[in-house]
Amino acid sequence: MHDIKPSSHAAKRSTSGRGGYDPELTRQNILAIATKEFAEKGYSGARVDEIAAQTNTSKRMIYYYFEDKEGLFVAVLEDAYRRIRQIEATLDLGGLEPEAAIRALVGFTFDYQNSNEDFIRLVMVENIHQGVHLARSRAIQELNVSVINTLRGIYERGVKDGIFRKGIDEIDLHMTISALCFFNVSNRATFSQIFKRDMASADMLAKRRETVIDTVIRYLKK
Amino acid sequence: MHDIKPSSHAAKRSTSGRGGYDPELTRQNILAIATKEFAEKGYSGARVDEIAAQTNTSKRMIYYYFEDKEGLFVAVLEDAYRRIRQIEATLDLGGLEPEAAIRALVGFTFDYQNSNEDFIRLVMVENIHQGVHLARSRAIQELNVSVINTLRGIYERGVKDGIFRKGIDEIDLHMTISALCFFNVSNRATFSQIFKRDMASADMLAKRRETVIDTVIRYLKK
Amino acid sequence: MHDIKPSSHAAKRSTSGRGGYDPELTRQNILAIATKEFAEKGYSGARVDEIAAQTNTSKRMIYYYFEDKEGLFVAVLEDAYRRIRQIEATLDLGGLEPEAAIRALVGFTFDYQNSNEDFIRLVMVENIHQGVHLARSRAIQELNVSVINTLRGIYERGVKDGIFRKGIDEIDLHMTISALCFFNVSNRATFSQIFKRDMASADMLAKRRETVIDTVIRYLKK
Amino acid sequence: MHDIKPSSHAAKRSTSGRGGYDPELTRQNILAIATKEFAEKGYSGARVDEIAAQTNTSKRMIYYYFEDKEGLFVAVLEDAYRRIRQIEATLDLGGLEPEAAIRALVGFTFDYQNSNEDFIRLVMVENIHQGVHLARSRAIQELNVSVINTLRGIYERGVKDGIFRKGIDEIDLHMTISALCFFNVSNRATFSQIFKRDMASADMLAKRRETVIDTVIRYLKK
DNA sequence: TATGAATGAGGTTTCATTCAT
DNA sequence: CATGAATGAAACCTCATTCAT
Repeated sequence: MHDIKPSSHAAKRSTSGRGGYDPELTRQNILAIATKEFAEKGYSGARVDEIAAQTNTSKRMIYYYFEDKEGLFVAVLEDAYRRIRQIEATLDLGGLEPEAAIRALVGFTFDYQNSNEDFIRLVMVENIHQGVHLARSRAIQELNVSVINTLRGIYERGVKDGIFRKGIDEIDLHMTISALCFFNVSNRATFSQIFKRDMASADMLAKRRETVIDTVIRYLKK
Repeated sequence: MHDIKPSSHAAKRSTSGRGGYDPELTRQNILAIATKEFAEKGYSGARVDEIAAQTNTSKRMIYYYFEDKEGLFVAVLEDAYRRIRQIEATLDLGGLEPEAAIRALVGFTFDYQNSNEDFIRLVMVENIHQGVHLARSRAIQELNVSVINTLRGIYERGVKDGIFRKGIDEIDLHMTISALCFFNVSNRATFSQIFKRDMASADMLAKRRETVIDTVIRYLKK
Repeated sequence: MHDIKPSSHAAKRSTSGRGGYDPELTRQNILAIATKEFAEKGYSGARVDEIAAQTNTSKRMIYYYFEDKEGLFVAVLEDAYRRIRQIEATLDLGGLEPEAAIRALVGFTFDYQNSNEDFIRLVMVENIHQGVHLARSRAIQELNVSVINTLRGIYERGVKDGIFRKGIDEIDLHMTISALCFFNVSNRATFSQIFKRDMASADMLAKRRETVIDTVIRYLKK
Repeated sequence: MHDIKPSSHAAKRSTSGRGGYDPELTRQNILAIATKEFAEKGYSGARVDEIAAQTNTSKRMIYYYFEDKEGLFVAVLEDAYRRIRQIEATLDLGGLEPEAAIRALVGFTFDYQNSNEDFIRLVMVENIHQGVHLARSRAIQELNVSVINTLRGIYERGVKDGIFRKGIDEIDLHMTISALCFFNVSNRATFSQIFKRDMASADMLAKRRETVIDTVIRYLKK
């Protein structure tokens, strides 16, 4: 699971022994820094100069590899989506009972999103920009959203077992799960302030995690 | 309910006798345009020049009334929060049975958020900026979040009536409602693209509205 | 005739007595410098920074008045064409015999082009760019090319008087005149080098002027 | 006559035995592409990167063969001048009567310039740059301008035959011919737009060709 | 109160050129 | 000979903000 941190590759050296060029390394290094900056400051707020300054390379290389700021942002988005899709694809909940499987799946989603704030924030940023970069990215359009299949498999087993209600749409269900997990990270700043409650504390997180799982289960069960 | 559109007052002249300028009108006009711009392009993406150009007045006035871009954004946020708090405060669900009251409350929340995309987007923008402007605004800090009291009233009646479970925290409940309603608007762009499903269509909205209400009710009931 | 030098306005102060703002003055000042730079170095070779540096104002103002480098170039072109068209329009050759009138017109054209190298060079630059800026300029498209009417008037008188041949097209004639006058300035650098003859010397200019006039007259006469 | 197109050799392999690289071929390939780019966009407007991209080889080779951008441009100019001088040298008009010879020579010049727009444009570009590259090129300085001798020969025959006037300078005559032919290509873009007449149409070209020849003949004849 | 003009700092991007392999 | 990666300087342009009237 060490693959999911954006900076994971940047630290390693490639196979070429010496300290010379390594395009992939350079690319990854830029991407890692850019991910952080775009997530922190939004698309317009992020500065190519600042990204470059934190990089092992120069501003010029950003344009060499990514064409322009927008190209860089698209690459960052692609990278972030690719990572989560990869992880989702490796989730194996086949051995669990339907209810336990849903609990595991929702719990995992909650945890992943909670510990990958950058990803959540990039998605927010992209939504602020009406999804134009996503639309432009062929790579993202082609990513298979395997979690829907996983969800369908579990749900159907649950229905057959007689513990889940019939007639629920998987995408709708996925949306409920996403909404509950996403909001906890995305709206942390405003919600915490307005309700004077630190939503990022371990205590609150644990409680909220239970509520989310519970909410989904109650929605599914007869 | 036409009061909630930010631009509602901007076109009319105020009651001030002289044919001259009306400061409050000017302020409202600027706010209305700025709301649209910040909601559409984010804080950094919005341009003071563009806001001024769409205004009935000049750029100088923006600085005169709001000090700087940040001051303008804070005012926009305050205005947006004030509007929703005002509306929430007028909600009178006392005459309804607890379940019906929750259904009405959730339905209202869903509808309000759905038809006030600008508000949702401003909240997203503020979260991208870690809530710093909210923190700076005394006005927002002092706004009473009456919906929590409303919610508590209904919930307690429901518990007393024996139809709702005990032990549920109102803020946690409010968060569930918010999350489910908010996501539908905030993540529309990316979700629609990834799942090839137009989340803004009347059909989808009606279905989703039902799911959201249903989810909350099932979470509450014994 | 002091109006034709691009810098002629820049030196004077406008009517507003004090040293304050004068947009038209600023515009003219920028245009004058830009004319010189574009004429000297071509479109791509000219530097906005260098133009700004020679100006009484700043680079920012160039963008304020002319939008971008291209807008500045279009304005420069428009200005240059407007000047020559204005002068052509004031030419009054009605009192002269047809042959004398043609001699005066060609002589004037030769002299004007020779002493307005900037204009010639701007036209060269625009031709290198396939005339795209000209095409974009509504102002230039609408300039009336009065010289054609002047030419027609003289030519028709000459035909009636029996000294000019019939069947000559005025635009074709104008083209001959232009070509002969233009080349002398436009190709001075390469021609002088290749033929080891200084085409800008007073002696050469006088001789060439005679040749050009003579060539046109011989072409026209029976 | 297919030799005059700059790209004619570029596609073929040279005679050098091995299957490997052919320096002369590479050079020619680069020159052909560079000619097109410089002619199309001017010196500053042309991009070394774009030239390299269209080449069969890489950017490094441009620097290897031509030192820098300026060296490349000088080589392009030299190549273009060498081609036209070569062709002029092969013109054999000895068998023709003086007037016919002049007609042939002017017609040829008109046609050559018309179908070698790249050459015309390179000369324009060089003139915009005040001929500095030409001055730097020893090769061009040493090229013999045989057309002057050709012209002198014909002219003197014409004078002896009593059909041409005395006292005409060959270089001046050459300049008239050049001006009339050159302008038709060099100023096509602006002239066509201003006079709403397509100077590149077959019809216009034919008429203009006649005018040019006629103009020169009338200038020469008694 | 209102406005068009002005500004400096800094933003994104491009360019000719060179390096490492 | 050949190439993809790298670079620093400088190009064009934009932004929030202030000034002069």
